[in-house]
Order: sequence, then structure tokens, then C-alpha cells
Amino acid sequence: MNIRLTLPDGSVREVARGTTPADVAGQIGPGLAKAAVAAKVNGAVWDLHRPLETDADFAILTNRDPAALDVLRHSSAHILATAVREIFPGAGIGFGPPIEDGFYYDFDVPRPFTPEDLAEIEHRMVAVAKRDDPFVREVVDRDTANTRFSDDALKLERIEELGDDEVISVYTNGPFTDLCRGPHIPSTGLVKHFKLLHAAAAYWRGDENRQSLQRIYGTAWFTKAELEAYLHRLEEARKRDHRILAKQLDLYSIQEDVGPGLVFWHPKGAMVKWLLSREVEDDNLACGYDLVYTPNITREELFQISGHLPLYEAQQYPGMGAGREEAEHVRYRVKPMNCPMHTLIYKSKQRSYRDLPVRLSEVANVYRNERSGTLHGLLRVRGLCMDDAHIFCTPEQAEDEIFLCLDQVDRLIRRTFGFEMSFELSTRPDEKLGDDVAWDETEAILQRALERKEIPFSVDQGGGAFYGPKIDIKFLDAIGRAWQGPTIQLDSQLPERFALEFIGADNQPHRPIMIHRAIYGTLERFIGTLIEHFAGAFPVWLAPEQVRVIPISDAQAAGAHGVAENLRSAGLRVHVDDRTETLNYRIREGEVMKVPYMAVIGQRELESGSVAVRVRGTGKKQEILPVERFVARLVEEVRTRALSP
RNA sequence: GCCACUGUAGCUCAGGGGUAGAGCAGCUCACUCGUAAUGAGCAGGUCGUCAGUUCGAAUCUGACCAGUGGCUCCA
Repeated sequence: MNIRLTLPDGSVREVARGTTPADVAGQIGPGLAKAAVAAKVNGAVWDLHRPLETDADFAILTNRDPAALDVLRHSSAHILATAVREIFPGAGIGFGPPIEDGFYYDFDVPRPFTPEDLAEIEHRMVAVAKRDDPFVREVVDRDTANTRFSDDALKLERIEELGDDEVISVYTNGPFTDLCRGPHIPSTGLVKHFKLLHAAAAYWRGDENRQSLQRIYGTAWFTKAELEAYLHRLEEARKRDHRILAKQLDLYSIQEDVGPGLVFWHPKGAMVKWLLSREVEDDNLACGYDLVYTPNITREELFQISGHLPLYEAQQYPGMGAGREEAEHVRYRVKPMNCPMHTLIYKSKQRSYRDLPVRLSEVANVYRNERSGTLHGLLRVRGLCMDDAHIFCTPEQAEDEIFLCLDQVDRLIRRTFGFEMSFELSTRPDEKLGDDVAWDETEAILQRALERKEIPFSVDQGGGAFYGPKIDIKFLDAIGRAWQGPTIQLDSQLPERFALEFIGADNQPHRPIMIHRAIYGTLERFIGTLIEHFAGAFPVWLAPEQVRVIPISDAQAAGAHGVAENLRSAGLRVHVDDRTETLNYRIREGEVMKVPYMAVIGQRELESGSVAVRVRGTGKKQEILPVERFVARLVEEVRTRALSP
């Protein structure tokens, strides 16, 4: 009996039932057969040696196909497990999936893996791969599966969970058999270019109440060039680490005496933070926002009303005693967010529909008691500064307001920094306030705004905040990493909980809707990402020190200070390095500190009223410019927020 | 919060049961220099904190604190 396969080019090929994708590839051509890694059958990835049973849409996957890379990595994980089992007999095996850029496998072993273990395991993996054992798929019944994995509690638990209608498949390569859905590469020999990266603990099933397993991470690629490019990318990322760069550039510190996750902004980092704050505040004012300032602590009742405390108490700092004159039971909390505060400003007087939208913005510090293990440089902190704003408007106005928020994002993130962005609509979570009707409406508003702005977006089902759906925006940095950026959230719950009202044209009270929105998110995280994005070399407008003026010798020192004064009065941030160090020494330090411009002044420049301009990172290609032209050029670069140098 | 690893001078790091070392940075002196480190000298540390073992602890043990990599979490 024959079956009909529809190939990607639309042609139909008739083959005998039970033919394998490998056979089909061979029929099509020897080149394809050689390059084949897996097949796609009716949209699902299949093993090359799994017999075809029915008519299907059919495609051969080669090493150029991203889906094939997942198969390779999945098989690499099995090879890893094979090697671990050979070196550590009896090691329990958890899960071993492909992940972005690589794979991991979780093991239940008596002691954690050492770096030496990893080297040995990697070595053994090479041997396992070289044996070129085929990956053999078998479908088994539940009893057989239980017998096969009788000595492996983790696998038995997994088998237990499989539904009765699910196919139980196992894959064997040489001595190693694993319960696995597949698919896999035809044989282990295809895994040639891989590297184990590190070992870390991970909970079984990701549940912190369950046992801890030892996870080994690795990466695998089809070609040596791809592997090397990836390792190079890791190295690049390491060199851009904001924690290291920030120390070098003296931007911030975190002091053990004060506590983890609490940032001390040194003068240079503080300058960057101030410039960004000013940037967003200027934009806010231009967009019709008002600035407000609100208290850092509040009676905790406020967060009872808002609904945050019952849900997020663990992440708030504990309550503080009341003031001496007040009753014992009154407790205060440091604020973890600003929304209830802004809500109270809205509520401080009666609002007319003519007043709406009311847009309140505040660059404000808030404190969240993040779990200690999650803290990471500037990217995850406990004391954070948000460029926060809340818009109170009618439900009819909400779509336009969201639209304007998206405009701000476009201006302040994409246009100013050149970041590419991706948008995600997050919908109602399980733990939520409010009924489904309200959620239907608010989700629809966000969706319409995105569609009207013609922004492509993905949907994160259940990813919304407990009080409303949101648009999360990620941006890509210079080396292609995605970062969590702006967030725009719609909220009909807080207006409800605080009983917010406006008087409508009908002279009746109505409930406004509320938009929470942050463009940079937190200044800490945003600056952390900017440091990594620019590798510490900020654009001129954002550089804490924009120009370093360097007289060649003492004879030009006074002249250098004169030039610096000139630059300074044009609003530029200037420093004169007239130390009695060699010119080379001072130039080097300017480069290391990533100052965008150095203006070197020798006798020739002094006499001609010019400077020798050295642009950061461009080495010896200096340019001699009259001082006025140099000033004009910098002022223009600052004004236009030029990205280079 | 959990698991593992790490903590020595301002920074990067070596050392290691008999009371501490390098390079850079800092200070002093000399050099006054044409685009990425001039030379010499000086100074600098309760070896994360607190206990324990020991004649003796920076070194061994434990607890705690902090950092790192993950897990988990992220209004």
C-alpha cells in the first residue's frame, strides 16, 4: 500500500507505507540524504528512521533549519547523559531538553559536579559521539516502561504522569536508554561541535519544595564556525558585563554595610541617571503630563485597599511602628510602587470629565524586598527608581492614551537609542481581581491601540498583572540580547478599590480607568542595559564626561583651561587633565574611561586657536578644528542625541 | 528563599597551621613630553564577620554576611 507525501514545493511523491524519511531523502537525492537531520511530517518533527504511516505534508530538515538545531541539541543532551552515566553509574536522570543556544540535563547524583568533572564528561561525550551509535526509537507499553526505568525514581514519576492515551516512546543510543518524546538525530556521530558550559543546581520539576538536582548546561551547533561564533558572543557579553564596566568607569557601587540591592550612584553614574530622568520628564511635560512628588512611606492600610499587600506581602518590606503619638496598631510601609499615591492625588478633589485625562508622573524611588538569590548588579535591585506615571481617563479615552504611551516608547527607546523592540500583550492571570467582563474590555483596548499603531505583537496568555492586562516591551541590544523594557498596564481595579470618580456631562458620577506606564522601567535596570549595550561607551549626550582637554605640556595648561571654559559655557561637561603625566599616559586613561572626545592642545593649537580632536576609539585619526567649530559640533551632537561616537 | 562555588591592599590576583606578596592605582621626587602605560622611591591589609579546634588560625571546622552561577520569583 502506498501513501502520498506532499513536498514543500507542492509536488506529491508516492511511496510505500513504512518508508522512512531517510529513504525518501535518498530517493530525492544523495546530497539531501547526506544533509538530512530530521523530517517534518504534518508540522511535527520526526526521526529520519521513523516509518511513515499515512499521507502527509512532508519536508526534510537539514542543518540549515532552526528546528533541526533543536533536534541536534536534544540529542546532545542524551549524549551528555550517556557520558554522565558511564562515569557516574547509577546517576538518576531528570529532564534534558534543548534550550535557546544549547541544552541541559538534570542529574540526581550524590555530590555536585566539579569543573574537573565537566572536563571529563565533555571528553567522554566526544567518545560517545564518535561511536556513532544510532538513536533507536521504540514504542513501549506502560509496564515495559516501568520495568525499563525501575531503578530511576525520576523517570518512574514521569511515566506515572503520562496519560493513558499518550504514546510512551523510549530512545536508545548505545548503552543509554531514555524515556523521551524525541525526535532525535539519526546517530550520535552528528554531534561534533559542542561544549559544556557550567553546572548549577536546579529543582526537580522546578519546584522549590522538591529535591535539588545537578544541572549541566552545554551548547551544540552544526558547524565549528557557529560554535566558535557563539563562544565569541559569550565572551563579548562577558566583556560588556555592566558590573565590571561600571566599576572601571566608577558609575555606582553596592555596599555590603548598607545592604544588597541598594545602589550608590557615584558622580558619573548619577549624571547618567539624572540625564535620563530629565529626558523622560521633559518628554512627559511635552506630552501633557504633570509632575508630582509623593511620600516614600505610608500607613499600610493604603496597600490593603489597593490589594497589593495581601498578594505581595513577601516582596514588601515589613511594617514599621507608628509614630509616638499614634495608636499602636497603625503601621507604616515603605512603598513598593507609586500607584496608590497617585490615586490619592486624583482623589484629592472632585474631577470633571473636562479634566480628563489626568496624567501624573513621578521619577520615584520605591523599595521591594526581592529574594536575595535574584539580585544581580543593576538589573535586579531592591531600591529602584521608576519613571512612573499614571493616567486617569474615561474608558473611551483609554485607547488614545495607550496610543500616546506607545508614541513615547517609540521616541525615547527606539529613536533615541536605536533599539529594536518587540511587543507582547499579557492577558489575565489566574490570580486576578475583577470579573471576566472587565478583563475582556481592557484587553480589547490594548489590542486596538497596538493594531492602530500597526505594531506586531505576541500574546502572553495569563501574563498580566493581577489588576489588569499589559503591554510589555522588550528591546534588543547591540549583541542581540532581549531586555525587558517599557510596560503599559491597564487597570480598572484600583479605580474601583479607591472609588475614583469623575462627574460626566450627564452630571452623574462615573468611574475612570487607570493606565500605569513606565518607559525606562527602572532607571537602575535601564542604565545597566545601556552600559552593556554601549559597552560603557555612552553617546555624547549621555556621557558623564563629554570632553577631556589635554595640554601637551605645562606651557599649554592655561590655554587648555581657557578652551575648557569655552566648552563649559556651551553646556558641555569638560575635564582638563593637566597632570604631569606623559601625553600617552593621559590619552590612554581617556580611552579607558571611554570619554567620547579628547581635545589635545599643543603649542601649534594654542597659537592657532584650535584643538587636536581625538574621537573615542578611532586611534590616531585626529582632526585639527578651530575651537568654535569643535564646540558647535558637540552642541549639535548633544542636541540631536547622536549615537556616535 | 534553595543548591553549589567564591571572599587576601582602592582594583586584578598569587600564596597558605609559625602572624602576608605581585602588578596596576595612590603619594614623593626627577622627567615637560605630539596621540593607548617614563623612571626611581615610599606608603598601603584585624586575609568578609563571629565562634570553635590548636602552643599558635589568614590557612582547618561551624555559623552568619556578601558576591557569582543556576533554580524559583519578578505588582
